[in-house]
Amino acid sequence: MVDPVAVLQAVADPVRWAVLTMLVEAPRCVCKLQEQIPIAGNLLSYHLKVLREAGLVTTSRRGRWVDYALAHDAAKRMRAALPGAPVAVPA
Amino acid sequence: MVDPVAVLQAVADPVRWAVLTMLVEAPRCVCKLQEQIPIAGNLLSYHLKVLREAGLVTTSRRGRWVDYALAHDAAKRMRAALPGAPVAVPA
DNA sequence: TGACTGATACAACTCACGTTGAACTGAATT
DNA sequence: AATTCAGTTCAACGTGAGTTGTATCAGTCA
Repeated sequence: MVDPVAVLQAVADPVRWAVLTMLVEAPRCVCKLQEQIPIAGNLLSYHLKVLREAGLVTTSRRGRWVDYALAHDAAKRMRAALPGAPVAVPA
Repeated sequence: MVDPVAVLQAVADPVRWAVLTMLVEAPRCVCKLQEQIPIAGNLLSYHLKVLREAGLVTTSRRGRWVDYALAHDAAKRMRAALPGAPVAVPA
């Protein structure tokens, strides 16, 4: 389990917030993300790495392209990271 | 309306996260917060200022003491700041 | 008034984060 | 093999957020 603050720190950046917002709709390859977020490719790659390490996104290679998708529990973990969120209680 | 990322940036700090978590339960004066969060008083004051400017907390003076409380819409605004949250729809 | 307490404001410093540019990997094409 | 495309990694840099110390403000009591 990742520190709640660490999750929030990963989300609390304009670039990463934009990436997550795009991925909420559907998975996309890096090149599609880059069309919407006009920054250098390597910089985008850095932010994607931060999201990966926070466990918020997952990747899969498809030929030349790399697809990014929201982790299955990303939404839940972001909500759970907010102060006052009920402590994680397994069903 | 404040930028969603700005709200998250305010929350994404260990000290401020701890403060908010305490205020979720009940309002407290700065001195009570300080008992639980062992940092210099002026530093705590700085973080409280950040939370104030993000509109997440409100203050009221009571004699020598200043009480901090969660803003009435703080929880809602934090949830709404997460990527993928439904866009604000006024009632 | 003066001393004391709770809290805030200001200025200086430090270090981590975001940015940049170049080098590198892995896959497809010719 | 050589080239091109998609994406990552590395090293270096600069700025800004968090920290520290000092000064100041506001309120209470003697």
